Amino acid sequence: MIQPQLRHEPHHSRLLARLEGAGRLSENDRRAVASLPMRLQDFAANEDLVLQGDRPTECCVILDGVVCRYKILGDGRRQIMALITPGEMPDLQSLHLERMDHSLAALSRVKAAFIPHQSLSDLIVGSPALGHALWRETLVDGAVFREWMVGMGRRTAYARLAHLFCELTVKFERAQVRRGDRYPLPLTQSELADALGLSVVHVNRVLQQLRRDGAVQVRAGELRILDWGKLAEAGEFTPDYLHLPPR
Amino acid sequence: MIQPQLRHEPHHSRLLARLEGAGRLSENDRRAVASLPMRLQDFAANEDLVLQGDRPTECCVILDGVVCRYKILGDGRRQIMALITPGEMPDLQSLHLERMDHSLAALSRVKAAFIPHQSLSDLIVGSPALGHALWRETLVDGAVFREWMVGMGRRTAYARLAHLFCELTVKFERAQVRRGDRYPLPLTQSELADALGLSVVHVNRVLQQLRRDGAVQVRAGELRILDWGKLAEAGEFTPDYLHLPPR
DNA sequence: CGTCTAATTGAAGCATCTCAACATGCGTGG
DNA sequence: CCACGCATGTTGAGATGCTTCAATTAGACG
Repeated sequence: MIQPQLRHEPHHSRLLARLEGAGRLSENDRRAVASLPMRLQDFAANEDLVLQGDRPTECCVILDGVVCRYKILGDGRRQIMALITPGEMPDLQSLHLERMDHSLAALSRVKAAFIPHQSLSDLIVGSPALGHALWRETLVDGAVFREWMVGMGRRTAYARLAHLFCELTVKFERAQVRRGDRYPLPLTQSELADALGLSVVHVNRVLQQLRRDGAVQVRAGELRILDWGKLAEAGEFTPDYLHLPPR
Repeated sequence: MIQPQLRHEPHHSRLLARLEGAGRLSENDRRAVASLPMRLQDFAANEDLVLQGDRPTECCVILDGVVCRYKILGDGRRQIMALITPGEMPDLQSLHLERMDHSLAALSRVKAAFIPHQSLSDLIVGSPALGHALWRETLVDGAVFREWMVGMGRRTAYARLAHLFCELTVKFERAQVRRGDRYPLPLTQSELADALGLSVVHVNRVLQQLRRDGAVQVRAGELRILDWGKLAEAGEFTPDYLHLPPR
């Protein structure tokens, strides 16, 4: 299994590692991914990568940083619908859905690689295994949406927050993003509120509760899990919906 | 455009009509769909089509009736995450996601056609256009999840109910399900509550408000839209997220 | 050191929930 | 055809989770 991957650009291997989670790829498949044309672009925090209404001709891979998927309501309020970690392709759907029905924004500094739709289409037609892997990525996105719906419809603020921290931890682990025993948490309380369908004030109070209960330590853009068991139980977290690779 | 479609079974043409919404199909594509093996099965109201944890080897097309997608929480409460109308394939995702992370249940009497995974995979490998159409279906599902998230996170009960009725109307129109100026509404108030993340009692009261406002008439399994404009405005409904075929 | 954003606190209000009772309609068996 | 049973719908009353508004504090940064 030792591949001479050094010839791959690091951004190609980010994507490759992700896609290999979905099933075995042939040497041809790997070569095809490694030779995908990628346009690199950096974004500052709060900058939009893609806007609602756009008709993208490329899809992006997040290489570094955290991105959110969001919609703005008529009165200006916002709902964040997903948090996206390195390795993910948040607008892969634009390959088959002409027009964006929501926007993508950087929550931290973000490094992204853009791949032309045409190249991806060619890839998919040429390799059922890669078609499967990419399609699967969009399906896992859907599974996460469903889990968030359950949270917003039926869970208390406390449980939702706990659940989100569990999910983030798992995603960061998968993306191999960690600083010692801490994870980056590039979200203000206001952004957490938008992601959970709550008000800032309430997020603040519930966060304090979680701290008091010794479950997490949240400060200055960092998240530290103190009691995973407590968190997972409070949030009724089970990772099945993330459809993780067996590893 | 007049095709000799009479040779198709009616259930095949249900699926075909749906897939043609995503883009032009060749005569070969149509033939391939029409010759898909389908196992017909009927379900009574409240019967499950697929259960969380299952590892399906077939996907179903809903031919008649309404189905819901749901999860059960630890304490027995339920969250309904989607309502599915004829022509849709609610477990198409099982083609790429081994294990069901939620269940599907019939809300009314339901007629469904089951297609083996293998046949669908062959179809996709053989025709990029059909691959596109099917993938697209799963992406639209995702778009609807996102819209529901916005509702549960940021909209009042009144708006959510209005929005749901708008969505249902559009989906029924697309599936050509209508009785005069009424639509079937095979949902109890308790099921509406589970779909909107509310309590039964509150749904009951808000429903009365919608009636008093002359927006809808809801009774005995029937929905009648009295004031579409009022409904759409109350629910901030814009159908873009449904990614309807142009026409 | 002033400025700006993010975090925190208090207090009051309201949307929604829970509990509990009662009404209505409907299918079924006698 | 009636009587019963059960699911569904409706109502009232009280509790609460969460929101809004408004003010204050704490950090980060040039």
